[in-house]
Amino acid sequence: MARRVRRGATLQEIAQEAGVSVATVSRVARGIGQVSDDTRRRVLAAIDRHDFRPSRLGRALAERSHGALGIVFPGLSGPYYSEVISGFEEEAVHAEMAVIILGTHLLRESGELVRDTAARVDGLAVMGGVLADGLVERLRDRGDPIVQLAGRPRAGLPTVRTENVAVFDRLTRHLLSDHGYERVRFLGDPDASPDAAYRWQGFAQAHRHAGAGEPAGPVRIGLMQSDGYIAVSRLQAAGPLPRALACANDETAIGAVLALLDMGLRVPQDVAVTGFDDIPMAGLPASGLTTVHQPMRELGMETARLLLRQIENDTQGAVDRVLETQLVIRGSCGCGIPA
Amino acid sequence: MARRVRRGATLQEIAQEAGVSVATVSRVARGIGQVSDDTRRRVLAAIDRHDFRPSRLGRALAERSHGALGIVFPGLSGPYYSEVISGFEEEAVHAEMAVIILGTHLLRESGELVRDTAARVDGLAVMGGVLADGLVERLRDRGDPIVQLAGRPRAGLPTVRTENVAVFDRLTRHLLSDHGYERVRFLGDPDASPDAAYRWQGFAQAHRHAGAGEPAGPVRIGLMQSDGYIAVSRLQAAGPLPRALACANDETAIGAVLALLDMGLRVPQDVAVTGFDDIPMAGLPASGLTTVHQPMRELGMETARLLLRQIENDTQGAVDRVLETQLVIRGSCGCGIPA
DNA sequence: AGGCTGTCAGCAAACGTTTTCAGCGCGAAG
DNA sequence: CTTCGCGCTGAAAACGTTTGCTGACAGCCT
Repeated sequence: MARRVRRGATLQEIAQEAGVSVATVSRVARGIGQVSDDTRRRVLAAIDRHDFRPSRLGRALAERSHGALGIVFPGLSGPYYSEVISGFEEEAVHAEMAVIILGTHLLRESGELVRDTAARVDGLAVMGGVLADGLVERLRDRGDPIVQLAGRPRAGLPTVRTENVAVFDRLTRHLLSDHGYERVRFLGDPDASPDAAYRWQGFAQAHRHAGAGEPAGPVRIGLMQSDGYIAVSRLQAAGPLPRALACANDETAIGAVLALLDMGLRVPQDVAVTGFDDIPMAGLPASGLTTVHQPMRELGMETARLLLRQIENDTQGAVDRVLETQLVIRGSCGCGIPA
Repeated sequence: MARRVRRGATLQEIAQEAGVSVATVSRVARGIGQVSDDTRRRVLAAIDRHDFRPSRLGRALAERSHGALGIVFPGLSGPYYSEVISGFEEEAVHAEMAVIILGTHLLRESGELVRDTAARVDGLAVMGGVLADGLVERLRDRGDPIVQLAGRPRAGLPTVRTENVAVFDRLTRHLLSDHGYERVRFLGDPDASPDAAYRWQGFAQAHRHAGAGEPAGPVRIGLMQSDGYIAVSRLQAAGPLPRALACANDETAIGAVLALLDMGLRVPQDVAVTGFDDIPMAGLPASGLTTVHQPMRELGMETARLLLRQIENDTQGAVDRVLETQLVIRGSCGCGIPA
């Protein structure tokens, strides 16, 4: 069992020392209610003589509130999570709430961890597709405020996400129609996350719209830079490379670019590559990564806002907030290269 | 003010329903103490009829323990933080403790945030160099268990870190002496973190030992991939490139490699590049990144263990635990290339 | 039968706050 | 001189647990 927490001064002690009641000290400490100047001075003196801070434990119990928001992610590596969390945090501290981050690391035992986290926060944001079906519903039915982030909208579950299908359709058609590439391949796993699924959906849809027939199946890989690198190596070993690679995110795209350069190939002359997210690195490579800009920070902020609102006034209708994304054409798709 | 937390069943209600006292329910719920089988069955029935879970708020107050550990980082992007945190978390859940992560984002107002976090955990791990001087001391003097992670050891502050100076010395001498490179440049900011400072120190020390005179000053950049890319672009614009680049971490090294490839240069034939950390991506590029392996996960785990021990039995002598690192020679330094 | 031991369960005190309610003193209004 | 209202303060009841102590009761040994 854990050792007792820091034993600082208590309301009692300060009260005794200042010759007032605990109620008065509480009022002074929080700067609310009516207290005469004279008393306030005495109490204040006692307070900072002991460097007194009200115990969060006591306060939390009395207020029946943890003063914290939770956010559940599959992991936390990479610019995407980092940005989303940062936005979420910003809104949280703005509301004087702490943030508890839970990276499930895709573990099997994550159920218990999530339950545990839910028990220490006033509301929970959950990334779509990371939790076993039913778990989220069970928490919501228990009365816990919950918001889904970047997930497939479900009945009675407020959701915040970004537009994926249409923009990936446009991106793919740019490759197919504008550039006339014939063999375009999708790098990413539609089963790994709702976002990836939507992107794959847009990819397939574009093929049909462009009259390009059924696309080749997705190359199922993770979302790290190394996954992109490895995918390209394998693809090359297996036969002639596609003319273009539409990657599920920027990191894998950059990994792919690196692999291609390593093979002595040129991007986009030999193989075109596109990404998704528009991370800081995307603008840098000589070719400039063609990608989709999505408001990651805003995504986090809006999620936090929705959650806070839900905590505040219980009732919350079904919400499905879809943030806009934007196609960013740079050079890696082939634009700017004399045909 | 936050809405009241989920209103689940309470010990009282369960007790009443099962016809026993709250003490008995508490005992059954936690599986401790002596309870007859008959009573236990009745209580258990009532418990899961209501899906009862003891309130963390009440429990925390009674036990005077938050059941949580805190960890303070400058940010949380990148494989390094991700791995360290993951190790830290593993030890924490093993001890049935939750983890609260605070990314200061290098903000000015972080002082208040840290104080706030310290007030909701039983112990705090702080990354070296991210907090204003004095703040850590103030917290420790207040009685909060604290462990420093990857920092410059200080009196009375248990510290866990990895070996940097000697290994960076060896790495640099490999470049200087074994390969005979004359102009080697350090990419990283010694003032940004203790680790970077130690690496720079090893870099400078190697120059003296190798009789190579004073090294050129560090190219002060951040730790992201894009920083490495940009640094190389600038360096090239400013004049002839160095023969080798010793980067403060793998991400900047890979950014540098990408920039060099983009310019049509070859690694290591034209410019050699080395990194630090040995992230998954390091082994992939054709040249194979020469780097230093450091046990990031173990670093996090050991930090958590030390913190837990400090929470358990108050007294804790000065500890300065230094984990071993290992030079990893791959191709990007020039090895394996016929001279 | 009387004492002893051991099992089981409840009472009540803590834990450190917030917040409601009532009371007190005092000046102003009637 | 009452009465009212107002500003200030304190007592005490929550909030939901854990845990030390006490007592009832049963079985067993002398």
